[in-house]
Amino acid sequence: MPGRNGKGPAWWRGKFRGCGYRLTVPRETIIEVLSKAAKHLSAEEIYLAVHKVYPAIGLTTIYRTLELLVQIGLVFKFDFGDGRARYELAEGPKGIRQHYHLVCTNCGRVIDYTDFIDEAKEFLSQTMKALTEKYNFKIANHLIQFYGLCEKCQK
Amino acid sequence: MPGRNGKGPAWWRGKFRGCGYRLTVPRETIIEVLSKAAKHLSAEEIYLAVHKVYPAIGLTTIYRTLELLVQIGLVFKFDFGDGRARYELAEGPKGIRQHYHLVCTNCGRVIDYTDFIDEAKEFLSQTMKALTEKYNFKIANHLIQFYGLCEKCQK
DNA sequence: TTGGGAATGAAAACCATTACCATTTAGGAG
DNA sequence: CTCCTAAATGGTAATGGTTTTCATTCCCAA
Repeated sequence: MPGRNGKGPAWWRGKFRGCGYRLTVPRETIIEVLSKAAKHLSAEEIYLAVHKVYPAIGLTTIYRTLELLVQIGLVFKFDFGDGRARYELAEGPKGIRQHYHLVCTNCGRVIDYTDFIDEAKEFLSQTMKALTEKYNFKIANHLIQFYGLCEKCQK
Repeated sequence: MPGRNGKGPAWWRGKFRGCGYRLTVPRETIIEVLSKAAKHLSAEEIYLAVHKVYPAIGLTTIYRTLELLVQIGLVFKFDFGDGRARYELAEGPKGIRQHYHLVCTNCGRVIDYTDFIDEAKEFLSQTMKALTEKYNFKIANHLIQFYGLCEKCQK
């Protein structure tokens, strides 16, 4: 099961070489951090995590690498409206990660839900097919967010 | 048909008074601009539009008012990842506006689609009901975005 | 091993948004 | 209608996440 431990020939290396990008310690470490993170991290959180392993890292490199990873399609970039972007691996061991969120418009809390996805699948596949045809738009990913008040903020 | 012209007793005034907020020229003008805009505008675009009618307007007031309108639920705030937020009236003459987008990850173009919404309705109502129950989350609005490459950027 | 372009990191620049504060204004009380 | 007071405004300065600049370092193909 390649890519599960830190040493094996990671599944994403081919993507780098294929695009002509170099494999460097900062880049590997950033992907390592992202793959171990359960949730969407901010640039600063990634910086701090990488810094523990590779103290020479610069914040600039974090941003540059993330931009590159987003470009390649390895990473997904979110914006929940709190002024800082969040990043998450687009792919995981179980395939494409899903991005379904409940966003509290009062406190900013974000709940990732993974339920009710089967119901979404059919609707999504139909809609994507139709949109692709009508707008000639090549869909690579999608995002569904519900906004409202979380349990605490309803009081 | 109240609220269609600039003088009639606009449909949103009650919302202001009810919350204890004052009716001012800047606020009225900002809502006016938003209601005439077909699409999501950035703060600066709103500023420029208001400035034509009310040159004394300050950018600070634009931001403050938009924040208020978002709070009240009159306006919806988007973030497409280009570093500036976009704003759009949450309600329109035809009721709640829908927020379904195709976002090009290459050029940043945003396509609003209004097709295939009926198919979404059933799925959404079911999912919202289930999410509301499971997470005790009071859903007020939702957003569906598909990311990919637009027609031009596929070449 | 070596050459050269890609990648890096520190510091400065950038820019949308927010905070500060003195002034003006809406709108209810009298 | 006039006063009064808290709310609202707007110019300016500050904030803070992100990007640019540029000299230095590093990957890697030959």
